[in-house]
Amino acid sequence: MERTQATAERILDAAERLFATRGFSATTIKTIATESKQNSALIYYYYDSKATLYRHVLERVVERIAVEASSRIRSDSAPEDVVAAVVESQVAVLTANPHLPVLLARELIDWKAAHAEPAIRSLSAGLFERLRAAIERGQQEGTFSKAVNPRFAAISVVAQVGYLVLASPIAGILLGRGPEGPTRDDVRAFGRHAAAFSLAALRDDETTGRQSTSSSFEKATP
Amino acid sequence: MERTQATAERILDAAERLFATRGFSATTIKTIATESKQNSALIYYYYDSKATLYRHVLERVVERIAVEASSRIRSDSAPEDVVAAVVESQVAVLTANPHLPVLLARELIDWKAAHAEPAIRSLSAGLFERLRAAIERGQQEGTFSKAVNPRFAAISVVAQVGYLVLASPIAGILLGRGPEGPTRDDVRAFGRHAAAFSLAALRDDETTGRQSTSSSFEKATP
DNA sequence: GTCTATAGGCTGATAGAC
DNA sequence: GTCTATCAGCCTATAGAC
Repeated sequence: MERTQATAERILDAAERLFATRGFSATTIKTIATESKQNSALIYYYYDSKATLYRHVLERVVERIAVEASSRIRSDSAPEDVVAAVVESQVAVLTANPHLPVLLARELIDWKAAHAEPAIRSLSAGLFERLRAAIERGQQEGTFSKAVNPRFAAISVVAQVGYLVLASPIAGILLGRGPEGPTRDDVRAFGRHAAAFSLAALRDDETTGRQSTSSSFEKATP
Repeated sequence: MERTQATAERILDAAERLFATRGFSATTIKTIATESKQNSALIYYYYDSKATLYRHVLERVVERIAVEASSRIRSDSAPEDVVAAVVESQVAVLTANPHLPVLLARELIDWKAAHAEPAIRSLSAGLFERLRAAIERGQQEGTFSKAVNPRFAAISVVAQVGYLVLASPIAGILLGRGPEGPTRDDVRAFGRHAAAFSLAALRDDETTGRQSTSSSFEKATP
């Protein structure tokens, strides 16, 4: 039982690595067998089909995220701290497992998150709604500007680190690292920036009206 | 000649659509033939191989972006207007062709932008550098806060709309639209938000020091 | 639980008639 | 330029020995 558990997981590990780097269609059962040092027919003993195996890989990944992420945010903290904690947890989760963002990105693109949708919905209900609620609370308390749409603002907050890892070849080039993408330290440094950037955008300046500042842009799009 | 040009482009159109929706490996030559209403052997008359066809698809897409995007930004405008114009052009280009972002995302993930890298570098040198330069100019002129890293800030600016379309199933769920992603109007509305959000973050507040505001976050990560 | 062997189908690509 | 016919190879999945 110990042995077979280990075999099943060795298959899962190899499959995760390969699905992430090559994608579902380009990954073959034989390659997974070779990489995991198991017989290719054995994969069908543990998993019904290639699609089933993929689903198991994805479930394990999503579970990993959910556990990691939701434990980090305390909703009763000050709104500013919630925003910072969300960004910080993004950085922590995404740097902890390098091919996690790629796997998720592929799932989004290949299947429109069909396999992960319930998980994403629950993550959304948990993490994202807490972030949105914190922003709304900040607006009521007067620390955050009321000019921003809380839902949009929450997306802007998570988008920054999200984009850096999703579009990592682009981000790498923009940062002068080349198409291999940003280093882990880059991601961490950018995470600190993103938290500060978001808070600066959210903060209420009593001096100037928020709307009038982007006047020329709004003129351009009537 | 007119006729053959049209045939070649009909193939290219179908290939673009299919590579975007299914990915490179999952798209077969026969499917492209069926969708473009051409004989499958004819594809090899116009293109050496499946890989060559893909390269042509990508080249056409990237060229479309480059032309569209670079014409919109005037570097001599006020820094605030450059930031707004960059976001606006992102929205315009990405909404004009719906499967363009998916195709680019796949290229990023599948090949680490290997086919498009020169094009991305030139876009980077053009668009992104102009954005970064504008932010630096704003800092010198005193309208933008000097506390932010201009390169990071430029990424934060383009990341918002970029994430919305790259992770559109997630964004759709977060906006309550479901995994089909945000509507075109959502993207436009979010674009206006993203410009305002970015400018609010960049703007210099003489009243408060930018660094001290995210104090609790910096305490958490020494 | 692990292996060998192989079925059955689909794929990218080519040869050659018209 | 467009078509039919076809090949050689690889793919997922299964049957069945051990």
